[in-house]
Formats: sequence, C-alpha cells, structure tokens
Amino acid sequence: MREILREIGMIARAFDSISNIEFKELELTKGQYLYLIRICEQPGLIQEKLAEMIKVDRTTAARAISKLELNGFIEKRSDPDNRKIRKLYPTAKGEEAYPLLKRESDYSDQSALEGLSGEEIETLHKLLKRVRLNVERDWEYVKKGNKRSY
Amino acid sequence: MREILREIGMIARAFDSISNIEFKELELTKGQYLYLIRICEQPGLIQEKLAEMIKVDRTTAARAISKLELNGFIEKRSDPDNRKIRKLYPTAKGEEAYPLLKRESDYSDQSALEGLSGEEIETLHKLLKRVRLNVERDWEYVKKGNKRSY
DNA sequence: ATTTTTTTATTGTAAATACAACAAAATTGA
DNA sequence: TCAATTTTGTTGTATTTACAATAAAAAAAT
Repeated sequence: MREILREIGMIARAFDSISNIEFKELELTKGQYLYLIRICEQPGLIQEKLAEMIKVDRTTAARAISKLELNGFIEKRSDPDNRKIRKLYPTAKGEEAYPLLKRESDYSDQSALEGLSGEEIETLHKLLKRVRLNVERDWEYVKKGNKRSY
Repeated sequence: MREILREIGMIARAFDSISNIEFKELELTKGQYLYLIRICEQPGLIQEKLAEMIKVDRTTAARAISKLELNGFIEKRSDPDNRKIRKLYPTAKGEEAYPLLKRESDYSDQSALEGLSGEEIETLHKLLKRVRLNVERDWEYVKKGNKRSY
C-alpha cells in the first residue's frame, strides 16, 4: 500500500504552518487566510459553501468568518431573496490584503514544485484532483454520521 | 500557476477529519492517531523527531504525546546514555490499537486512490515525495525564524 | 396546504494547537 | 578545557477547532 495520504498530510501541515507564520504580518490569525483568499476570489459566497470547499467543520468556518468580519476584512450581506443566508464580500481592507495572499500562495506552490517539469506538474495536478474527489465523497459520508467499514 | 497546495490542503483536512471521527471508538482524541501510529512503527523514537516527521509544533507534539502516555497508549523511557531524551514506546494497549489504525489508514489510502491505475499511483507517490522534500526545506527555514521573500 | 426534511447559521463547551519563555543536557568550537 | 550553541523538553497563555444543541428559513414531499 502506497502511503499517499501520509505524504499529503505532511505537505499540508508544513505549508499551513508556513502560511500562518507569514500572514501574521497582515494581522491574520491561524487559518484565516484560507477563508479570506476564497472570499476575495468568489465574492458572494456563503459560509456553508466555504466550509465545504475548505473541508472544515461548519462551526469552525462560522467563527473564523465572524472574526474576519470583526477585524474588517470582510462583510456579511443579507440577501433580500433569501433571509436565511448571508453572502460574504471582502471589504476594501480585504481587497488590499489579497495581492499578498495570492503572491504568497503562488510562491509556495512554486517552491513546492521546484524541480518538477511542466509535464510532471500537470500530471500531479490531475491526479490530485481525482484523489480530492474521492476523499470528498468519503468526507461528506462520514461527516453526515455514516460509518465506513474497513 | 497550478494550485497544487490548495488541492493538497483539501485532501489533508478531509482525511484528518474522517480519521478523527473514526478513531473516537479507540478513545483517541483529535490528532492522536498521527503520533500513535508512528510510535508503533518506530518504537524508540523521540518526541522532537516525531514533531518533525508530522510537521507540527514541538509543543503541540509534547502535549499530544503526554496525553497518549496519560491514557496508557505509550510510555516514555529514559535513556541511560542520554539524560536529555525520552524514548517513546507503545504499551500493550497501544499495540492493540495499532491494527485498527493501520487498517483505517490503508482503507483511506485505498479509497482516496480509487480509480487510479497502479502506474498512476506510483507516479503520484513519487511526485508527492519530491514535493514533500521541497516543502520540508521551507518549513524548517520558516520555523527557525527565517523569512522567505516573495 | 401543511407536514417533513434540508439548509443555513449561531452559541456553549471541551479540547488541541501554537507561541513565548524557560531550563537543562549535549554538542561544537575556539 | 570551557564557553557558546544546539538539542530536547516543559509550562503558561491565547486562540482555534470541533462537537452538541438549538433555531429559523427554505425546499421537498405528502
């Protein structure tokens, strides 16, 4: 058995740790960059979808997003057509932060992929996407309270 | 720019979340499976190395490991040749837990890799290993207080 | 039309996580 | 040799994270 997920876990934790350290200069605390970058890229997104995208618990996302709002990076807007949801938008401060978020993120990808050819990168990307779809399936299944049997 | 790390982050969080839910039946709390499985596989390991392997902060590892000890899954043994270190070993209870940890982990890999050919799996594994080595370099650099420029 | 289910969001609580600061042993180097 | 540096480990504190429970709006089903 190839221990793919162990490698992936190491890479993800290392990268997350680096980003958390680096984004302190923007006064973003742990994990917040994950939400802010996506809200800037897809303004109007709702919190529930964001949690699904990122793969964190809904309540974790709720609190991270509330803190982003509190600190003036984003705002929640009520929707006249649907009184249940609150759409998320970056504020001017959020927009200002975005270029650095993006630059850091690109740099990390580039650094992670150092030594790989364009073709290898393409291959890796495609394979990871397929893995991600598989894991998403299990995640939703287990998160809803179902039991995998193994 | 191919957003490899974003895919990797999604996969890692989803998988970690699944494992945390599944290992509650062993009375392992969040994250503990990461440490226990490695201690079972490499008995005698010290906490500092384990933190490096997993890519978590040293103090996080320290507390997770202490809790594993407190709950009887592992023991710390002093080394007569080096009074500074404490080597980590699974107890009988830890050993008992291992097969399930391993089975779950294998199942997750298998599930994540569903639909990929043997060759694709091999390719993915090799590429990920290279990415991991790159990220390790940056992680150690940043963790020691150095600044990446981007 | 109205009951049932799903979606979306919130809050209380317990626990993990990381940083800072500290300490002691081991290693390096001058 | 012994001073400086590195390695390894711990504790205090602030913050994030996730689960459980709750609520309300929307959507689906009867």
